[in-house]
Amino acid sequence: MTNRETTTRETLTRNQTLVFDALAKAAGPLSAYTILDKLRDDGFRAPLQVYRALDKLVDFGMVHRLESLNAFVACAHPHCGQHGLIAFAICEKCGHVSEFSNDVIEDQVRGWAAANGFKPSKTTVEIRGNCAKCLNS
Amino acid sequence: MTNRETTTRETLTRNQTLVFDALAKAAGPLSAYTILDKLRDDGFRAPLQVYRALDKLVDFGMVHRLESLNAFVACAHPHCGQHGLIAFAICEKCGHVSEFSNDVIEDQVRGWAAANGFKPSKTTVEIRGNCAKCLNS
DNA sequence: ACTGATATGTTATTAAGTTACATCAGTTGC
DNA sequence: GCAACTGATGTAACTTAATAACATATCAGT
Repeated sequence: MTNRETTTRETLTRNQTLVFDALAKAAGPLSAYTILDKLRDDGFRAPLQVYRALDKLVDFGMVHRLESLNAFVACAHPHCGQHGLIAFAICEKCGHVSEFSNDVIEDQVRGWAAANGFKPSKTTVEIRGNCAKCLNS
Repeated sequence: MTNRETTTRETLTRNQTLVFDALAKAAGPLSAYTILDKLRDDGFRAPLQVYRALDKLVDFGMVHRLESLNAFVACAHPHCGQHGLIAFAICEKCGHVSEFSNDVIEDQVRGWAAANGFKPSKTTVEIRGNCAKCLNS
């Protein structure tokens, strides 16, 4: 239903590693340009270096793209294998992103698709709002 | 759960009408810049004219923004009053967008939010894939 | 060493969205 | 009528996001 791993991941290239590490150690999602800035010292000069690495990482399922933010996060799941549809809850105050998967939503999407002859390739579910921590402060 | 109408709509301004009509008569979603081009003859010169109108129209619930496309569509529902969460199925071949609402998904989102102390303000559900028509051709 | 596939580097360009500032039109209060 | 306020508009400049085009490098397999 959601994105499948189309490429076999063996080893990350240098650039992919740098981009992934930048995302992994960040508190929240980063835009491609923010990543670029963080990696200037590692020799990154142009957006394309970041976008190319991101494309692969998303393909591998190690990174998710947040459509409503034009930004990217490292996948929260340690070994990031197969999971179904993933939903994101994005705090508009602190920027924190919670990732969860939900089979019921996935079934509903599949159901609508089946009923309408639609063949889904990727499903985006993003909830914008305020997280518990920010609401209590 | 999803976006609420925060502004009371009475009459559309000239620019809002122009932008809405452009969207309403389009077959699929349009980007802000595409709208701008269509409205050059009506005196539009700058992106901001489009964005300002779009902001209001989205506020009124007459237009939806497709996050995964950076584009906008006129709402499919005639009187576009209250509906709950709206999902979009977007054909990547022909660009056609189907809009549907789904209470089960809305409940799931609400449920997760309640369990996690998250207060949602807007929920995005976008399914990318291929529509029935395109699959049979 | 030669070939093909993948990864990289670099420049320039297109697309998307915002900031800042000036103006204009309608309304409300006096 | 006129000041004061509010919302809509126009315009230029700018930032941010993403891609196109082209050159080069790296490496596996033969």
